[in-house]
Amino acid sequence: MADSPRRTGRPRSAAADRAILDATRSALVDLGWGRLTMGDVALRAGVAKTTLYRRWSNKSELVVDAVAVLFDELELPDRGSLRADVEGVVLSFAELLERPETRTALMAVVAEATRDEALRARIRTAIVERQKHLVVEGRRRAQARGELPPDPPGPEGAAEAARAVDLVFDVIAGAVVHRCLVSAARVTPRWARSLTALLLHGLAATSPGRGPRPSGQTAAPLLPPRGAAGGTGPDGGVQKPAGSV
Amino acid sequence: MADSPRRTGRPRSAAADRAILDATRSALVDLGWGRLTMGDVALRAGVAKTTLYRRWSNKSELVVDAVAVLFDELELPDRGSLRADVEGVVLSFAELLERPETRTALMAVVAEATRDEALRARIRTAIVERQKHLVVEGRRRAQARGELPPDPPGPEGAAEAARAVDLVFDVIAGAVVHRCLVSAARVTPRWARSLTALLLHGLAATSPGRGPRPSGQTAAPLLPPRGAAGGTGPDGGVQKPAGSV
DNA sequence: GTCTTTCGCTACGGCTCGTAGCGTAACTCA
DNA sequence: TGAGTTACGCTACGAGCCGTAGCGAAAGAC
Repeated sequence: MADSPRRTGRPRSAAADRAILDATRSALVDLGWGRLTMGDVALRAGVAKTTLYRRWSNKSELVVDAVAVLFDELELPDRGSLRADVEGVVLSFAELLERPETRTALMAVVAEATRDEALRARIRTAIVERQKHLVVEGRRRAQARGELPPDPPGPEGAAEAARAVDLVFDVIAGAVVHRCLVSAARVTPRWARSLTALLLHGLAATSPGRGPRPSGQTAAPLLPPRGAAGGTGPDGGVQKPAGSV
Repeated sequence: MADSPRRTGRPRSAAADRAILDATRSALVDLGWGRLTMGDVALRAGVAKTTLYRRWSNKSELVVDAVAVLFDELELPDRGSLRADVEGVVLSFAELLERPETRTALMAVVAEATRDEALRARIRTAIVERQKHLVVEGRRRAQARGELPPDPPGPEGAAEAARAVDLVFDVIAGAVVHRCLVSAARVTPRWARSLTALLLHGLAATSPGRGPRPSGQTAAPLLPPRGAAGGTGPDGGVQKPAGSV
């Protein structure tokens, strides 16, 4: 883990590292998390069990490292529009989650992490933060194209932009993960289109039937007055102040 | 599980059932999924280990049953507007996920289910489908208020509506779950407001700083073109018609 | 060549799983 | 009331995995 420069003695076998990580992914596919044993991984990797424990102190950490690299294949080529970029990344993320080792491992590790702060931190840095650049990049491009408003100036503007990135990341990744792993349904191109439409245009776009449009009132002004947190919503509705919850 | 009416012999103790499920939730909080053992649950419940195995054949099924009821407390009181309804359900779902037994159990069970079709089905019926009525209800109300367009007529319209419900459910639940359990961040009222704004108005609303609005183009009219489903939208934006859902 | 570290191998105590067998408790039906 | 049936608590067991220790050998650094 720590790349402490070992000066003397027999160096650790890089081949063993690779073999172990490969074996871990393979065992994950065949056995799932619950039935995956360290002994079996060692056997598959052609390595002694003790060698595993010399590198990773437990199953969780081994699996995090084995899986994290899988997410690195996610990319965000410029597809020309925000819409296309979102749709593309949704589809490639879903494709990644279709693969047995990814879905099994991701959920298992996240589950284990609910009780393990160190593991949670490892996931955050090894996977979440590492992939967040996709949102940053897509957002930057959209702003350059004029599809999204520029960030407000000043430090508070930057903080707000960071929050927006976090939000969008959670929404997109969360929707795909939930669809794949909880609802246990496939991410089809049609679904990706729907999700993208929802993200771009809001809920009103999700049932876009050619049905007649009521009147203008649903098309509330796009931007809620942010300043007034507890103010009366601009929705034209009867609701209590949104901040009351 | 099956309520096969047992006619004769000593009946199963309902008190034991309750004690076991309570003990399961309690053990989940203290130990997490990985360290939870059947023996420990039996001990906490004041019950013999064999009694557990007479009712549930393995840990996963026990935990699903122990946790499913927790989600039933989710409700959707009419808060007067779509905005308030969404925000309310996001916050109460998040509150539910803050509780250790819920978060631990949900993820663990979902993780286990990635390798177990039967368990996946159990989760779908015991949790997902059971809670989807929240979306159906909120949507129906919003349509009645004129905040969302009505469903298109005919069977195809119904299918489209069902897809919309599934999508919204995955997006909302997914975002909250991802935020809580993967990103390991708290769901604050502010975050709930931002998510709601995104859902209602689309991405352009996520960085709504009071900064100057460029021109009209980002604040595209909320509602996609009336009549023409596939027509070129008057959105003034760059995107293709939203009606392709 | 010597020193240091890793390697594969074997063995071990400790823990959990899931099952079996026993005698007893609780309830139904005649 | 008594016989039959089922659930109960308890104990014990084989099997499997975990994580560690100790060994001699291999592989580089100096």
